[in-house]
Amino acid sequence: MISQTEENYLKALYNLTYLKGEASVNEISKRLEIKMPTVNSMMKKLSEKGLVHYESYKPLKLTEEGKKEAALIIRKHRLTEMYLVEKMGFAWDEVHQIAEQIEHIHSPEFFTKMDQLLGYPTVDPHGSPIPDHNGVMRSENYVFLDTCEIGNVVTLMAVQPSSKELLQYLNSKNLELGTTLTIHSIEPFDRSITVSYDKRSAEVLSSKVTATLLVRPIS
Amino acid sequence: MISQTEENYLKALYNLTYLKGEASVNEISKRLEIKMPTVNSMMKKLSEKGLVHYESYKPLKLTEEGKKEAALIIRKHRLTEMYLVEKMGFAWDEVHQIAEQIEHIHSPEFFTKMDQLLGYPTVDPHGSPIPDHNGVMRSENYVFLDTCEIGNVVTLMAVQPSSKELLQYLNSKNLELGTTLTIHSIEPFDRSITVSYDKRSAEVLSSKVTATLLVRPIS
DNA sequence: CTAGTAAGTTAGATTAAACTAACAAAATAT
DNA sequence: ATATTTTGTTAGTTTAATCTAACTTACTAG
Repeated sequence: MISQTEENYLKALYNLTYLKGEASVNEISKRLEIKMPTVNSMMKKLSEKGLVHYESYKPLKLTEEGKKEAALIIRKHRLTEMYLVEKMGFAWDEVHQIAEQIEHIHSPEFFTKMDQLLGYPTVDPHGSPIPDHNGVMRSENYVFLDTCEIGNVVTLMAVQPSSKELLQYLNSKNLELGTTLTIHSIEPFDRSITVSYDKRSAEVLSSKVTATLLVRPIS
Repeated sequence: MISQTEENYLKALYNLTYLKGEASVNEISKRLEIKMPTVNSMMKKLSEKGLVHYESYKPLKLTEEGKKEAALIIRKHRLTEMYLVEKMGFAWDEVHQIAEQIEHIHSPEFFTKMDQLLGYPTVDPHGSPIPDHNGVMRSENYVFLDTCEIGNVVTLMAVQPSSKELLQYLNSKNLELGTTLTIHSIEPFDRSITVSYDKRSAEVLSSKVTATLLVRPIS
């Protein structure tokens, strides 16, 4: 049995690791606003339960089982958001807090019914994909940046696979998750692309980089 | 702030005291399947919070504030049951467990929306009244037995006001909450009535008694 | 009316989830 | 390359909610 508290840690870890495959105690601590020692001991506990790979002073990772559990919680969250918007008439920005609570309800039937009434949606009201009932995220709507075309406007959603070096590179360019990019040109020779975002009007990204950036097309 | 656990105790106490105005530690212990010492200390805690009247070795009562809080939880429970049946297509017997969980959601908007979508219902799918947003139970559907007519079939729902003597009397007659009565005759002189229930075919109840018995008419 | 049973209480232990203080390791910056 | 800062860990405390064991009060049946 996974407690509500444990579920929140798994979800935080899932979201933090979605980008780079691993996360730190400190990141979880900040995200959940819980002090580091508490996070530390919870990670050991989740490791005992086989949900997290924990080794002293090393980055945290979810096990396959942990990933599945986390994805199923996120599934419940996103289905709920979708239901609140589509069936109850809430605005997209009112639903998060409610879904944070309903995601912990234990009732397969309840969520199956929601899914059914919604016609088996694959994305939530914010465009995020909804994992299926096995915890598999069908991210059909995310594409690698190197498959986009001139004029496309896209939002950076994830980096996969990632490396420390790549993330440092992205940091140095002020490119972070959620940044919206406009594609201005694509160089046929090496497939490098020129994009603008925030206050930057002409950054060039090599194909080595664009092949790792998962984006959601806006137009 | 009232915790989920405290809410469960309040609700149990509300339901137990609905009949006779007070309840015992033992009754709550049995209903919640929690040992008596735990119940005892929780009652002291709720007393500190001004929600329960607690005195050693005396029966427990809810304060006015405690009653209101409890009624608001029951409101959330019953609205949820109604919503699950009416809007999501669940059967009346599948909704209790889900509502037990959703009743603890903190979101006035969520329940207001449900209420609105349901058209401001006053009873749940099992016929129990839904308290209003101030925690007031409009028990329009419960009537005192002395206002019923010959031929009516009714279910005993509550006793108000009650006394130890009255409850002992009811016990001696095997009359308990949930018992279904058929009214056979009413004596015009003293307004005593003759009823049948279970295996008893002609019990006479005085007007002093019938004026305290709240029943729900079935026919 | 008293003996026995049922109900209520007190005291102390346990577990989960949080905290602070203090120390250790790793990363960073001069 | 070393000093400083950031991150991670350990140890021990706290609070909420549960338990068992032991004792006390109240109720009940002869």
